[in-house]
Amino acid sequence: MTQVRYDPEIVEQKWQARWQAGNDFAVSVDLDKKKCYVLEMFPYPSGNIHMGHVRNYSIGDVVARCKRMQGFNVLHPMGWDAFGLPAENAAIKNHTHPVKWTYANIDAMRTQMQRLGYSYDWSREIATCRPEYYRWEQMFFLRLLQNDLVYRKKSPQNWCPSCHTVLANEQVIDGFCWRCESRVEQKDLVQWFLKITAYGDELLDDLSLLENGWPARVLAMQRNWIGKSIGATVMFGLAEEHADAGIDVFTTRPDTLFGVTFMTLAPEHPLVERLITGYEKADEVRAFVKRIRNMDRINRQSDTLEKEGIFTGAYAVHPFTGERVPLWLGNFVIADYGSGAVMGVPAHDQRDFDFARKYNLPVRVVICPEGKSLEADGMDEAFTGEGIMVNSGPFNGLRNEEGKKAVADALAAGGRGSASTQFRLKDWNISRQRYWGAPIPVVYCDRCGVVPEKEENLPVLLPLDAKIGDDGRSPLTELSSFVGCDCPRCGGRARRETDTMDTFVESSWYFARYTDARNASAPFSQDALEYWLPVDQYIGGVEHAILHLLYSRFFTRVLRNMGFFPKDLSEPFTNLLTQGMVLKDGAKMSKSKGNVVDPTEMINKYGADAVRLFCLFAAPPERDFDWSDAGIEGAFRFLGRVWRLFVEEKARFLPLGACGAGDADVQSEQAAELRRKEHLTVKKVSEDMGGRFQFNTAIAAVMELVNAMYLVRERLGMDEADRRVFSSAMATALTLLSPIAPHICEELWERLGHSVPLFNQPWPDWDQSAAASKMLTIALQVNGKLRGSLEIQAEADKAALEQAALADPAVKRHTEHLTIHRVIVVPGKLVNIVAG
RNA sequence: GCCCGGGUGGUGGAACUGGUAGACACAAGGGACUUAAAAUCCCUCGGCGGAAACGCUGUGCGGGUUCAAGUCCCGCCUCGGGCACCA
Repeated sequence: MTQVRYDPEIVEQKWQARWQAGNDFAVSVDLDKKKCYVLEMFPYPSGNIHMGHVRNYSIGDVVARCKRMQGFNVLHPMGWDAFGLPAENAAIKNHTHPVKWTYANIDAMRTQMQRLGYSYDWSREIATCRPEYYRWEQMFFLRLLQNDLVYRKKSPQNWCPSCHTVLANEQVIDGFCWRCESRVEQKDLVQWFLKITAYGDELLDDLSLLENGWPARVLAMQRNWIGKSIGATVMFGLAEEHADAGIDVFTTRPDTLFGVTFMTLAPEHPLVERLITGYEKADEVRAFVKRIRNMDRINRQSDTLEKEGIFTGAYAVHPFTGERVPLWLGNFVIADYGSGAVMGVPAHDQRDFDFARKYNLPVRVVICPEGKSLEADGMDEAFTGEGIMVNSGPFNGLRNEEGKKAVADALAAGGRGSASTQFRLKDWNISRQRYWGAPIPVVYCDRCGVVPEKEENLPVLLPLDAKIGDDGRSPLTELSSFVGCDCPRCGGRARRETDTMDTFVESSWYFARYTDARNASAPFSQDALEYWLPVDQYIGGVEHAILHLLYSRFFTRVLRNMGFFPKDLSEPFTNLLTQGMVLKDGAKMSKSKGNVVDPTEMINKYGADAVRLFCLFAAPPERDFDWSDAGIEGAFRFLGRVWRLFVEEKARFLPLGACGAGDADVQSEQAAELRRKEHLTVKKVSEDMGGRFQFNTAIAAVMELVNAMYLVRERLGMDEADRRVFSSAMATALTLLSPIAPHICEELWERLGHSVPLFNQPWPDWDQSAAASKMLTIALQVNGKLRGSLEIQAEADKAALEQAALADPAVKRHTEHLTIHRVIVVPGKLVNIVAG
């Protein structure tokens, strides 16, 4: 205990051991206390924490510690998103088993995390690869099936040839796999889908509930991704020999329906073969279809791709005019958006205009700008603005915006369509052709077909005796002890589904499991959910802005509607903070670039407190920041400064010294100034940490307080009143800094004679009058330019300020030859003299 | 093309609802202590001019509103991110 120099290793080990032994951050439901659920996105157990983790969890820990001191019952858990591909890849590479690799990594990472002193309730730790966890997920799957929210469908899917599995749309980035960056191919497969589109409207509309709690850009990204378009579906009949069939078309411009001069179908459209049968150029059309279908997604969707089309020889019938409309195929029409067919209105859509010019199709104007006429022949681009409807039969003369509704209504009345909405969002493919995941609990029976497993038979265990081959293919398909099973319906022999679930299913509900993590008879108890949910503050990287956050919002609604979640719960995460990346030399840290900064190395050198401090001080949390070795040195130096001040000034400290204990009537000006600084600092840090999450400025404020203490300590007396002020400032500095650098603060707190730990101390209050200064510095301006300043009593009124300002020599000098027109006095701030 | 963010010293970044631009740090330079180094402490630090007092100028660019603009309005430039032949 006579340690004089600041040695973080000794201090940090001591306090970490105490927190662990005392289980100090374990919480339980306490209806008398207000709760606060602080959550950081759980990590994939790769085996090593990186600076991004450190930043993420340090932010969360400051919030959790702060809320705890503010009297909240704080749930702050940690766990492992433990299923997924890297475990399989590592297993292949190192000739081990994913289960061994994963659990070893979890142990290693937990140890690393504990060295950072995070205040987690480790008794709630979860790992999604444990049967105790995924059995509930399998149960949810069965319930979703009962509720018609899961279905099986064969369709072209995104296939990653290197991961040997399909990917959800959200996992394809610019045509490449989100994990391994291989080029994604299309492959026809039968897969399981969750009907997220059934919640499209709700997921979109409820974003308004998050407007105050989520970053605008995340909301915008979700809005974009859901991609709602409002318009109408028009049912076109077909002409002549195809009259028994019809083609639906979605359009956002029903007001231009009379301007349709052709129609374009996707080459994949199911009617194509029927339409061209008997057409003399059918073979040319088939060749076109084949050529387009063979193009990969990237070329097909590139914006430089030339628009191409071919006539099918068939015609549709216009629902109002009865005119024949030629049916074309187009390489730009997307098969799985809308109905895979587009009506061509060249006069009012630029792409259709280009297409019509290229293939010599007629252009018909049906909207005119108000007060003008428009001739198809003279146009060199489409007119897409607002105007008055013409050449549109009964709708002539309507404003086109009114026409949208009028046409949709008329379509509906005639049974030829209706107003409708389209989403860009597609249903979520959750099947993965991989081993290391939660088995999908269904079986295939020759007699009964697709049969869900019985709930009492859950979990369907992922067999741990599977041998992982070198080719990366799932060993489950070859494992007869897994595949072979009894049909839950007829009892006969059946085959088990060998696909596993997308790991994003696990992370869609993990936040709820933490509320009751050891429950063996249910996924969670209602009491725990009612008390803890929703998550009050969620913190994680912006890379999950769409994937994980959208899926979790979807799951929350589904689980609520199925009766698992509280009835009034819609949004799982009330507030979201998306932290920026930690860069090195301006680039993302990566092994291949060799610019990785290892947190463990930094902790060894400077201690966890300095690492945490620097991560929070370097930039506001949502911004990217560049790791700087000089910066961490600076953080470490500051902690050393704090240490020295407290060790050296211990004698000045009064045993009863507490935050805000300084007397209001202290005699010395230095003491009064320090007391003011103390209260101002509490105000600033409380606002910055509690509301705005500007930890960088909160830290700056504490630094200022510490600097002020260094400045006055020589000049301060040892009389009781002065000592009380200094003691109070010491207590306040430690308290305010403790969420950020908890170890050193606890240690100094104890050395000052406290027996109660600091982490449970109440957050200090500030006193408005104590923070106020007796003298103020008032800026003096002439015509808005700063010309001097004025020291004056705080209570001086406007007249006094004006008088003092006009008497100021600098002001006099600048107004010498001018006439004073006006004097603007902003009490407490400035006086501006308008002269000319 | 549409939708979100940004642009402030050598660097990271401050500046709450318009009110003294550059807090707090880092780096740099100078000094003190030391046999020396480390550590620590003190001073300087947007640009131009000046010995100084002080003056001019300055928050991507151009306008505007205002007594007063980094902050508000209009028009641009530029960087980052999301969506995109979406019908």
